[in-house]
Amino acid sequence: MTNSSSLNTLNPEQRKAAETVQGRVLILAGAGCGKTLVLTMRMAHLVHSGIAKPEEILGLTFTNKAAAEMRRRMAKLLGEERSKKITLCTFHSFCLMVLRKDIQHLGYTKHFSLYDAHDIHRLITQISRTLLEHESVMPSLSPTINAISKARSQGVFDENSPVNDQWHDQFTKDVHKRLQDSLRAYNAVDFDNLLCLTVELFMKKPHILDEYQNRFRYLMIDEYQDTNPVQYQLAAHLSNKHNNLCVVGDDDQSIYGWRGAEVRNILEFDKACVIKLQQNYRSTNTILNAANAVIKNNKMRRDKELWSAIEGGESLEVFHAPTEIDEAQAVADRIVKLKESKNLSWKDIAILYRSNSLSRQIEMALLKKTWKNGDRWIQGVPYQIFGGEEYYERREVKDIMAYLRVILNPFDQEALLRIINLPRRGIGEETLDKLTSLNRQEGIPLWQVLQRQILNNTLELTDRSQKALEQFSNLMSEAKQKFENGNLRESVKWLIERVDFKRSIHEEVKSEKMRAFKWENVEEFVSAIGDYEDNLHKELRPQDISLHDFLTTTPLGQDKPFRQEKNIQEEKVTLMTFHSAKGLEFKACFLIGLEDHIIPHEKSLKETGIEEERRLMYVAITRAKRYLTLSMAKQRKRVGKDMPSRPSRFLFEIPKELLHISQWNCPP
DNA sequence: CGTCAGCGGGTTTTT
DNA sequence: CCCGCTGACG
Repeated sequence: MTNSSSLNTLNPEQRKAAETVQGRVLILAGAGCGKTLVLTMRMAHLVHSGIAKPEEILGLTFTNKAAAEMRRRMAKLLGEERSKKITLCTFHSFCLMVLRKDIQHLGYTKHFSLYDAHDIHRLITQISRTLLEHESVMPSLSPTINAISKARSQGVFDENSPVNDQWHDQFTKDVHKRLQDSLRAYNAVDFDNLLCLTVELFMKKPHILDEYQNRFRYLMIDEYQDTNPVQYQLAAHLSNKHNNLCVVGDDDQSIYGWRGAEVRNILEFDKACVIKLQQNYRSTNTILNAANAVIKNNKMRRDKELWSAIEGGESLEVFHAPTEIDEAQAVADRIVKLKESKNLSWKDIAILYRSNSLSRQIEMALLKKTWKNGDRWIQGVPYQIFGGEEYYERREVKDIMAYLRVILNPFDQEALLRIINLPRRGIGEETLDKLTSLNRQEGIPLWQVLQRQILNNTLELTDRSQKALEQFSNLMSEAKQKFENGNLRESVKWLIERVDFKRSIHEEVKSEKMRAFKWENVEEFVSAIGDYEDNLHKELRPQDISLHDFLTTTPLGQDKPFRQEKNIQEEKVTLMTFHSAKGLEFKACFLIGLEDHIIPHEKSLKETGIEEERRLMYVAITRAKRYLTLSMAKQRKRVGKDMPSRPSRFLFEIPKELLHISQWNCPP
């Protein structure tokens, strides 16, 4: 055992948390208190002491990043070999693993498609259109989409669900019902159902649950404050036998209520033992005092107070600019000054904001900023924005994946509709309408309607349309053959050529530059799927399984065939939302746009309430290690119009003596 | 069947 | 202001 892996390096609370391994344990870990350290040490301790074998430990996280970080640290503590045997993954990939093995008990086949939020959105739009066929106007769908996504995270997965009586209106209920029916008919599973179906499987097939219960005698869950009711059920099922469940989290950092997380899960965790970690190793006391002062205004929380051995620290810098443009400029100025005077590098600095739209002005200011490096003048502060579109979500990538989805699972109607006329091959709206009406009325899968139509032209289509359908069908069977016999990389290459994918990009995108970019993405896709294939053990993975693996793991992002690592190692200033900053830390943070209606966000106030907004503010403050600057503007463009803005009410909760209020345009 | 203008709507987002 | 979708036209 090396020095750093010894329990002696932990503080008494941390040590207790790592050593208490039996029964139900709740670890309340404040921001920056060494939560991940404790979790990994606890696992290492389980193994070292011989209490558990690595393969008997299951660690569930919310993000791939967290899982990867734990994995990395586990390898250090236990060595590659043993750490690999611990199951460390996200809830979603865990469920994917379970379903991949046993989904046939639920009426799906192993070739099921995985739908992401985009697919679901499209599907809901379609369903609503059908449902409202005779209405003259379509209502806005966002309330429906929101309500449905929330309900599903509560575990409403069929009509018999216990929580099925909380729908606001009949329409939403109907849409939801059809959504579930469609998914089933398409042999498709989405992110929410991944979890729901696993619970369903465990309830219907106790012997399968038994298998997992016997295998995973020790269960640990990270960021427990973010669990939704379905995840709660999952945890309950899995830990039911041995009852060794350790959950780690911080009620003060629960900021995902709007997508179904229940703070109550952590507040009411029924436990044998509670351990609080309150010593923070990240920030100065000044910063922590500000954070403590803000969060203590929340009623719904467990009492906690962070403290740090890092004494003193500089006051929080506050300034109030006339407009959002001035604010952005002032931030750029201060960033350069701060970097100079404190000898920081760009990557030590982050600019955080409540909503993405606030990044625009900042970007412009950073681009414009000129600064001096030694005796040279340099234009522009290097920066990096997080939260853009994921690679696999880009249209062209999803289009190719849609082809693969249909090849593997022709019932995947969502994907089929996506590609049936892409690139344009003369299967237009009218033809499609006729096909889908049969599909809707008789409930016959679109794929079958298509095949029948080709055989005996029941719909009496024109020759031209009929030809187009035939050609499409031939194309798909040719492709199927190819994929069954050839290797993945070659088959995909062939497919792109054969369907003339270049043309579809040409049709969809106007600018030459954008086209080049999209085509690059396509080429990257080919190489990514090739790499993926090379890394598989072919003997163990027949062709159709590896294609399925690829299509399901890619949206879940765990095996990162192409996702560029979201690392902050580059020499750039980081720009991101408060939400995506959770879990990260920076020497210097700039929180911008601290105005009422932005934080607390007025819409959010109505939906999730002020306490969640306050927690968000708390998360933002606790990202800073040494220097924290708070800013706002007196006037800000809102939906194109200049509007007056007031400082956030949360600012007034920070004791004055911690603040240094400065002139907006004259940095210290 | 395909294109383009005009209209409505705009918090956070990982999996 | 900026985006995406709808629906009217060529």
